[in-house]
Amino acid sequence: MLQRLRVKRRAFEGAFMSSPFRRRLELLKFLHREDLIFADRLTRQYEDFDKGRVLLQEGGRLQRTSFVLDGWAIRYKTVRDGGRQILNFILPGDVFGLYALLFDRSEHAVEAITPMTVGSIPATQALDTLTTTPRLGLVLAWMAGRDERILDEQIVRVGRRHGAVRMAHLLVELHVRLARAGLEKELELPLNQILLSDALGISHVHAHRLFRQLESKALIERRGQSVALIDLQGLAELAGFDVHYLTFSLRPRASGPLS
Amino acid sequence: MLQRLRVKRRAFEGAFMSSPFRRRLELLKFLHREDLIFADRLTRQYEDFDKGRVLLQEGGRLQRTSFVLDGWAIRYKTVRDGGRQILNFILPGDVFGLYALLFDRSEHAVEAITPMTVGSIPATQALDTLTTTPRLGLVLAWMAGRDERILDEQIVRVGRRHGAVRMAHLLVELHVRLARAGLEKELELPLNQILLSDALGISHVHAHRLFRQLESKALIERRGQSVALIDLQGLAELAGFDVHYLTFSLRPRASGPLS
DNA sequence: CGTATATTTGAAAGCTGTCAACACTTGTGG
DNA sequence: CCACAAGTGTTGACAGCTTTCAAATATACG
Repeated sequence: MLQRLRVKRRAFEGAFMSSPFRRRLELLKFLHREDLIFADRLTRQYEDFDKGRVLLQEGGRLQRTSFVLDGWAIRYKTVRDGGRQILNFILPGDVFGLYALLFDRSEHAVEAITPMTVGSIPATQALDTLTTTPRLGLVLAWMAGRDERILDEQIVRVGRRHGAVRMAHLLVELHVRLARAGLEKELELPLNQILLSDALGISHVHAHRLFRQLESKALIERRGQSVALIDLQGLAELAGFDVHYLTFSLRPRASGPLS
Repeated sequence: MLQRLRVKRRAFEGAFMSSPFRRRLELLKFLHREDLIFADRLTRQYEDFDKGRVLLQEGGRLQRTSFVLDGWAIRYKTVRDGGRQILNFILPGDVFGLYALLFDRSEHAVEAITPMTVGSIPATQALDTLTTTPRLGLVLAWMAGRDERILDEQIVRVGRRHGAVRMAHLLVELHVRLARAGLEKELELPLNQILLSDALGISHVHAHRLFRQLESKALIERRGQSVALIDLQGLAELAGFDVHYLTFSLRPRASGPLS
């Protein structure tokens, strides 16, 4: 799998315009040409990270805002007894460290769970960006709002959904988010059972049992260290998935005063 | 209790300067005099709501940004089988509907759980506010970031904390948040067992049992439809509460470019 | 004062966690 | 290329936390 990611990465270098981040920006439509050029400049200088690399530590200084060009990361907090709770997954096209603008230190950690390519800018420069290219600032704000909706749904998932439904719901969400970044063909998610258990708030033994349930219904399949989504429709039905919270819904008038 | 709230409310009218919202703003320190005057103007026109009133419906139009002068509300989502998951509590001094600037519709509902007094402005006007009084805009962004941290902690609470610890952790958080709004003397929280169960992702029967556990350790006490915090220190220890995620930590340099 | 809502209890069922041991895979170094 | 170590996956048994069900009591609200 590592090899496959490398190939993808090279593709971006050749045709940068189609990176997941750029793709996400374009989907929002109301950005002007100069905004996109500016955004490209921000992400032109990127850095590679190995799988397992901790990009940000709990309590660590928060100095940069980052844009994921390729690869997955997790945002998590650890608890007293040693376990950890994954708060959210960071996917290609996502931004993290947005609040570096405002907060001095991070309350959560970020760790790469695949090889990653990420671009970043210093927090101070990000602040300038917001004032000089307000449309782009609006996009960042939109992404922050979207993140909050995803967190809301994670609370519902962990608080009110049980068993296989809880797992299925997460898998569908991740697929929809990938699709939004132009990766709709990506049906193999780099998730092992430990990651799933940390994200769903269950033990790894139980994660294995739920995993088996979905597998026995021919909804998913295990492939090495990742999960293949076999029957998306079936997963979505089982999970009672309502895509609405992930749907593009930028307020029509919002672009008015700024464009 | 309703009566007590009425009295408090009158006090605000007489000495508006000390409303929880104003208090919160002052704590952030770097606002200038004109910012505070502007903020007061925003909240000068307020509206009262009865307990149980739904201020915002799931899927409803999102048109205003609101400032809570007094009273409590819950932000929640309902799930297929009829239950609901409380995502967060909205306390005196809090803002909600911030993303009305960006999103057309709400994915969550907001309901008053005590009589409330809230001021609000149209989303379009809020956008103007951000551009004309950038320091105030920064404060709103800071509040959004703080909300996200609270959501993160709610995920950890529901996902990785169990039994009485889970309940104690929420109670301590709410008290700390009230204290930040200048209500440190408020040791009686308007929470019944159903609200607690909806917030903690457990059944109301089990909420009752946990409740009893805390009560038997002389940590809390039941008073009518509310919970009295008897031993804050004990609750915090039991919960392993780390106040850090709620602590004021505005980046020192952030005010630079804008002041 | 009567109805609706909330609290309280006990019992039974079931989901989920823990423990412990073993198999398998992956990564590392010789 | 092999050997070893570390991490991950797999299983079964068992305990225990939580839910569900049902019914009685208490409290709140109009």
